Amino acid sequence: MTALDATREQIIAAGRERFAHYGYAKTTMAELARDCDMSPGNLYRFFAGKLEIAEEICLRASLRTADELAQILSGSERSATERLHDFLFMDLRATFHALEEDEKIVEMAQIVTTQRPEFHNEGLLREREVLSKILEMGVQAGEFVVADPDMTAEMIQVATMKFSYPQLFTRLSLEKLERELQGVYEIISRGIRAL
Amino acid sequence: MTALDATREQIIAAGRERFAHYGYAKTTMAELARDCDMSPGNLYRFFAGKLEIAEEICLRASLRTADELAQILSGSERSATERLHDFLFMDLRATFHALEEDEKIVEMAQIVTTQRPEFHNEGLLREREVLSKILEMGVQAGEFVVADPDMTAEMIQVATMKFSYPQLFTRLSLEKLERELQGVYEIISRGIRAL
DNA sequence: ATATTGAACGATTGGTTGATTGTTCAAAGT
DNA sequence: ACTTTGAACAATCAACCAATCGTTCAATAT
Repeated sequence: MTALDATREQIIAAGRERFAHYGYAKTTMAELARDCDMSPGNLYRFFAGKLEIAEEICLRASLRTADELAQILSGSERSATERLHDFLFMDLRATFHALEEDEKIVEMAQIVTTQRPEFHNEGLLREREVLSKILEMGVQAGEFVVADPDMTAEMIQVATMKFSYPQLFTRLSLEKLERELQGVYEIISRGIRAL
Repeated sequence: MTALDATREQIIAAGRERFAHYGYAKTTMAELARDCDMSPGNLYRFFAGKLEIAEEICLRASLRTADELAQILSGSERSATERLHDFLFMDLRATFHALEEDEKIVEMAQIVTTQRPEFHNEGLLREREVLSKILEMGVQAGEFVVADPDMTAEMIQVATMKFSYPQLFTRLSLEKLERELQGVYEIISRGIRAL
């Protein structure tokens, strides 16, 4: 079993490298197989297909950023308002830098989300759970007035949608985006603040 | 001069019909010329090209919705908060219905905005001027606390971006969209309300 | 038995050719 | 002179074919 997992890891590593370097479309299963010293057919013992390899890579990236965002919850010295600010800006910077360092990653993400629409929703849900908890913290601390934290978290995601879709902010600099996010954050922040 | 304008109107009318019916790509300049009882070459005395015809059609539609939105400003019995609500929902319904009744219109709009990116920005600017005035009304009436209405209007447009790009809400029903917009509106509304 | 291969198959892509279309402009019409 | 035309030109599109690629599976190796 653990040997099987190790091979999966090897395939994922090869996929990450090639997808990032040459793009999803340009890398062939034969190349991935050669990287792993096996035949193309054998890859299918470890993954259902090419898309599933990309999906696994994207899933791990999504889990990693969700983990990073979840760290915002730890500690007790910072206010929920600060945490909300951190959450929104960390999210923007994460997607922006992913876009900047490897444009090929965006291609892969785009293919996965078009072929498996539920994938992106699951990622949003993972982030929303953190956001919900931030809101709940704020309610408990008397900072926020939010009747339904889960729903409000969803609304905040809708309102900050521009900063989550790389397709929407190509051409815009990080500075401009951060200025816009700051403006939106201030409205949201006041909008849920306890009086 | 007025004869020239009349011919322009005729071409625009023909363009509207064909673009809506068969789509921008599928209608040829030769067809538009035939509709107007002239030769293809003669169209170029009235418009610089095919794209400019579509641009003029889109511009007029944009001006019309801006006018409709501007009507929200008239009268004096309604609060600025209500006007803001109307503004956001009128905008959503306008774009949603345009999408629903003629999917070909979206194709045309998409081509115009990709070929002339500044076009869409100008449309946003026109709407933002109305939004700014609503905010100013609210400030004067003591309903809103907004330091820079123009900037806040821009931020509100960013926060409600999801409801302006048809590409983003295909698959979503008007009911679902209105529920989301209501949630975002409530946050924004509280976010700019005077205490 | 289980793991792996690599040839075979259908789907997709890349590239090329011919036709169509947007645009121009010299000639004809008014 | 000012309009209008329609043939000519270049750019784009559609249809086709060959090649490539993702995937499967009977055969082979371990």
